[in-house]
Amino acid sequence: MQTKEAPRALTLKEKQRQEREALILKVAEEVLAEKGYRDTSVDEIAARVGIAKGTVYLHFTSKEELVVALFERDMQKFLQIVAKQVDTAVSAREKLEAILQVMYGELFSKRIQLLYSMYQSPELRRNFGEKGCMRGLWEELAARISSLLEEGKAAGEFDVTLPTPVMLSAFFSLLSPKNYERLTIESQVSSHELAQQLGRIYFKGIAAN
Amino acid sequence: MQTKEAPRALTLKEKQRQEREALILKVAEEVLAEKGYRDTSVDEIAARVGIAKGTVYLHFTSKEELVVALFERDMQKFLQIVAKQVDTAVSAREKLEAILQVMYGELFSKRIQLLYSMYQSPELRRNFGEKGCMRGLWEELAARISSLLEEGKAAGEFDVTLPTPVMLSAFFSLLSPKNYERLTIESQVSSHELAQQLGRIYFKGIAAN
Amino acid sequence: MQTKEAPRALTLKEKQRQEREALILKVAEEVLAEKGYRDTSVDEIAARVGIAKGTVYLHFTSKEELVVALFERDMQKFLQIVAKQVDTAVSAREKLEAILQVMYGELFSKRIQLLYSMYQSPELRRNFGEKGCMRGLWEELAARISSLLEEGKAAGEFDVTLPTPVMLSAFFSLLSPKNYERLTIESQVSSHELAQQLGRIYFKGIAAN
Amino acid sequence: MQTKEAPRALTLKEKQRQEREALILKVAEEVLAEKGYRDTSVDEIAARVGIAKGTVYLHFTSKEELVVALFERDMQKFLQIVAKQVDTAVSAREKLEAILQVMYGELFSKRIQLLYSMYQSPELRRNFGEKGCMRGLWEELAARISSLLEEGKAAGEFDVTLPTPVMLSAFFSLLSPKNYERLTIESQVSSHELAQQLGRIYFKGIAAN
DNA sequence: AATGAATGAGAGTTCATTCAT
DNA sequence: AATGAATGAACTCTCATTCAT
Repeated sequence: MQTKEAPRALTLKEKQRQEREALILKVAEEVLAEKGYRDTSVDEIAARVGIAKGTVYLHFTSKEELVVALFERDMQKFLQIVAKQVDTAVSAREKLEAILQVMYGELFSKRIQLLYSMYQSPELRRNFGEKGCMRGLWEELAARISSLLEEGKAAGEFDVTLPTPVMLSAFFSLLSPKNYERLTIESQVSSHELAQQLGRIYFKGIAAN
Repeated sequence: MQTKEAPRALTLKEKQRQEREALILKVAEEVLAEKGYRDTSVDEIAARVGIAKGTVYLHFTSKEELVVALFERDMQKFLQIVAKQVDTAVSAREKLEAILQVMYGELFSKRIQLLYSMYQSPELRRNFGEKGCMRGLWEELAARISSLLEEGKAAGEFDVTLPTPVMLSAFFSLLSPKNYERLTIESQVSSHELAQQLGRIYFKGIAAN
Repeated sequence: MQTKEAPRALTLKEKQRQEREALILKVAEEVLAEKGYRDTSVDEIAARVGIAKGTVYLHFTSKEELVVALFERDMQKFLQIVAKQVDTAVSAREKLEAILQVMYGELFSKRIQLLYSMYQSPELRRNFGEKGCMRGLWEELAARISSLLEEGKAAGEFDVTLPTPVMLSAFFSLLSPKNYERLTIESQVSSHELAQQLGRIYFKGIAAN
Repeated sequence: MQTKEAPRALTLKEKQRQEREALILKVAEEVLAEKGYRDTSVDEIAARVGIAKGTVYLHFTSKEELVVALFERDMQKFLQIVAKQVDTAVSAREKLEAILQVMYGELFSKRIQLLYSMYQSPELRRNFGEKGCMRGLWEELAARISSLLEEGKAAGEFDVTLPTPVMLSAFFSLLSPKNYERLTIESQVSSHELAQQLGRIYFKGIAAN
């Protein structure tokens, strides 16, 4: 019995720890989306979570590490979703369209925006850009999308005369929800509809023939 | 005599003043492109221009205002180019393609990138966002591109079932050179070629039929 | 029965408690010697002992008190050794030489260094300086050495024209192992030899005639 | 005329700058002597000087650099004094006695104390101990005193059977005013007298024969 | 009794902005 | 007009101490 309790206690504390860590990440995500890396202070994150500044440092050794952890968490989740789609038995185009729908989905829209801006941010790139795992994860994503694009080319779906890297960049750009933020807010287009229309442009644009 | 000289002297001084202001803006543009808004210090701008920090404040009342002025200057230039194209006697698509070539041209590529990121920057948006002239200029640009798109629709070039705002956003996103920075650096695709290929995707994507 | 057991249990617990306290002091001594007062964190002491930070506070109400306790413990031990020498039936000089050998002995060298630097430390002096028992113990030590010096003067061994306080300070300074740390490390002089040579200088320096 | 004024203006500003820098160093010296490295805050130094915290950083890039600059300044001054004595046409012992008098002089007493404690401080040693110029200056001093000691040995003044490094360390220890601070305060021995008496002990201790 | 997560005051440092020269 | 020394608020990060478990 006791042997069971010990692990349980550990699990409980560990659980609480992870919950708090997740909460910090969630709040950090919000503040970062609002203010950007440099204008986000650890103090504000802590205040919004309702904890002391020092507590944040029990979970992340620095502000930088916190942001990288966030990037990793979000990117991992996104990679999983992409991986799931890749294994589906549908056409490349349909896979990409499904990914696109996720990117514009309620939950992911902001997250992808943030991922994108974090990866683009000169401040972050300068600090750990090259070596860190951020780069690794990003390249993994690029590789997966690229292979879908080439799968589509091989299947005669996509225009083989367009270089895959260009198609890839266009995919990210065209579909990066950040750019459409104002559109969904002002024109009150639903993000679902928006995703469909942008997909139409993109897939028609890269279609074979 | 003096009455004549005074204006001349003023004009001379005024000229020098404007030249210096232009120089500050030019340098600021470089540093901003390299480091982003928050990591660009007034000190560094002044040092690169070769003047004292205080002198910058004789031209711009704050760092923010300096950046806004830069935004305005660049946007004005870009608007002029767009306006020139609008008055050309070619099809809407050809006008947009010409604008696209400018955007990706040697001189403008970085500038547009910066315009775009300045306009997106949460720091700047929060402070100036709603009221400022940044918004006004951006909307003017949007209006001009929109009318070209609608001209194209009217002429049967573009797909009338796509909402113009979506087409507009796609135009900016797809064509925002920032997203392709790495592509041109790593893959050594020339930006001219890149502009052509992205244009192919976009215009095929929005074409009628 | 229980009345007997209770004291035993208490004694046992008390024993464990004291052992732990001794261990904390021992580890604190090491870390303090390495890093100095301010750069020694309670965290590190606890970690090296293998207990939780909070546990340290069950034994000592503050970091300061811990260091004072350490000072007292070490000083008590040193006083005992001095007392033992004082009761010996040899000349004052021989007593002082014996004390000196202890000070430079393997075990005491670092301890005396630490005692010395703790007593000198502005941080600790400011907080405890005047009232605390640190002062009392130090004065007791000074008194014992002083009486040995005067014993030597009375016996015609030492120069009576030198004020005893000056001789005392010289004894501590000259013989404070801290100052020779580098010497023993770099020149690889054994601390035993060093003690002999410094003793030679000192006793010749204060000798009568 | 104008060519003369420009340098003058420069000299004036430079002069003020150096005066302020000297003032900061002077105040820092006081606070450091009172509180030690870690308990001295840049804030307090600034407050005592009557300037803002940031101003300190216009003169010294970090707290560390400030303290090193102080060490260097004091050590340079002391080295100059030592050098002056070395060139005197008197015996080695008289040269060393003169140096000793300086060390215990009104102005230098505290300074030497601080030099000594800065050089001993684990915090400072850990941060820049090995490579920095602190080490270099200290070794220069050691070399100069050492050669005086050997000069004395060669002249038959000092005991040739004592290793010079031991004599050197004894010189610093015995004569390090820090150890006698309390003595001069409590017993109201003048530091001049104290220096003489300690000198007596030391030179008799190391005398030939 | 023991833990270690939480706290928050306080440290060093930066930098946009001001102002006497 | 031009300077750049001075400012001080705001930042990231540390650590002695507390307290619920």
